[in-house]
Amino acid sequence: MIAELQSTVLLRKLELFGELPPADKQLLNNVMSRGRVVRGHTDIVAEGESPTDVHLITGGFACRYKTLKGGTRQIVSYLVPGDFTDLHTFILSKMDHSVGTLSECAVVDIPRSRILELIERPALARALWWVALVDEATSREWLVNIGRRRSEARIGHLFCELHARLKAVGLAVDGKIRLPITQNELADTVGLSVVHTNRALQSLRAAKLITLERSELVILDAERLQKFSGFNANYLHQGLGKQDK
Amino acid sequence: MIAELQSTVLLRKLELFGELPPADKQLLNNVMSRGRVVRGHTDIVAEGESPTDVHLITGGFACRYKTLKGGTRQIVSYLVPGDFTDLHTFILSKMDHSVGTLSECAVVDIPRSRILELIERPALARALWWVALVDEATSREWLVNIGRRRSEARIGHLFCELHARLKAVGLAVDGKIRLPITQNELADTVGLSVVHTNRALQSLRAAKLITLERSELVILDAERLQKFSGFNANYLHQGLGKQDK
DNA sequence: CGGCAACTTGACAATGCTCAACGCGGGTGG
DNA sequence: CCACCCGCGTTGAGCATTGTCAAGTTGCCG
Repeated sequence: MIAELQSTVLLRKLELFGELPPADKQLLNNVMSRGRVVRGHTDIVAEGESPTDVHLITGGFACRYKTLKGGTRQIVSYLVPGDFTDLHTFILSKMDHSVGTLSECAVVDIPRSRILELIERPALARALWWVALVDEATSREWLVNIGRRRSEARIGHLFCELHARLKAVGLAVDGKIRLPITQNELADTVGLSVVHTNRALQSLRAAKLITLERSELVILDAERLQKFSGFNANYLHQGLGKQDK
Repeated sequence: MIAELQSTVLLRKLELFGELPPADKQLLNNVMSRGRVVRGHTDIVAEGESPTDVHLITGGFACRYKTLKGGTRQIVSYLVPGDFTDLHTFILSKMDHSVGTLSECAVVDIPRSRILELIERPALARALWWVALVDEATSREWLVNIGRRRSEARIGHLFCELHARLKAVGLAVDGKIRLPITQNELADTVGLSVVHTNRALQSLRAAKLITLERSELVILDAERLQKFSGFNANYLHQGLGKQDK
């Protein structure tokens, strides 16, 4: 059910930034313990905790979220294979948000000490820094998305982003990705109600921009969807500095 | 017009995280060149550029923003005295957003090389890392704010945050801060139209929660405003690990 | 005094929310 | 094997929030 990509997916992601010396790749491999499987809709780290391990997602979908009184919640980022949940834990002792799974996930727990070993390698340190900065850039783009785009474009934009990110780690084939997410969760992501989310989705389907059934999202016309949603992949800073430099 | 706090304000901010060794403070001072003044509503760095210097705001208000086709824009963060504009420039060559002043600002330009000197000091490196993480946490909180709060609470929340941040660097006295921002800019911050922003402001005034005139914001009842807006300062991770640990 | 930018106001339209009900399908227990 | 239940998706109707347009008003500055 859950892909066993393990360290491959992380390596693949880090090398989006730049190639790593063989010794670093080796180290990366050593650091990866055996993974475990976490059921869907389960917290990996909860707000207020002070996690001791860093968690790496190697399969499935997870998210960062905050719950407000009244029970409403807002998902503030998605974690896909290759993403870390807790890199800030070195500096900020207490989590100011929760991390939970959306689908069933494969998770690797890495003790802080091992991360410190990684950071001692300059190339790895830079790569991990890059990861953190891309996360930040993504969250800025989400702000634009939620603040300034209407419902259909908002959802379309999210789909474009997820496709780009999954493609980067080899998890997308011709516009098709696994998206094991309920409409409720989607609504909490884009800041809309479930009902409205449902209608916006139908509108995207009617426009023949996407297909979404049984957790499989197909982007039927990438170029048109990107234009429609105002999507521009710059903020993901992928691509070896080519389009970036 | 613009306060001449210079390095004081940065030091003050960094020591929110933890005290610095005297040698580090000294180094911090050396790194600060003479500042310059930037007019209001002017870009400091534009999207697409690859800045060579890092810019530190020492007076006034600036912001990060993105413009979408159609001319609408979204402000994604505020920069107040003590904030850096460009720390990511070491890793991400091209800016994926612009940084511009809101009011007249005092800005200190710091060459990359000098920042590298700072980062070699462990205590400073950690403090700067903390700064980056708090920025990220803030942007997550903004996501919650824009995604899940109604207009009045949204604006109220922003006001609470700005007050907390300015107070931390000594720029707030009993609930009063300078807020040299037009309603248009405020609207672009909270993701609302100007007209609606105006009405929400009036509603906050009518509820005797705030006062805002001539760029002076007074929070009349901090506790009530915080409750009303769902504000909880945790995400700012201020306070020497005291309330944080 | 004139001009311009920021702020206000009113009226109306569009977007999005809530409530409530129903269908479908997979999983469970009888 | 069937009946039921429950989560998820879907629909309709009415209401609330927010946006747009257009026209003042205010206050500062030249």
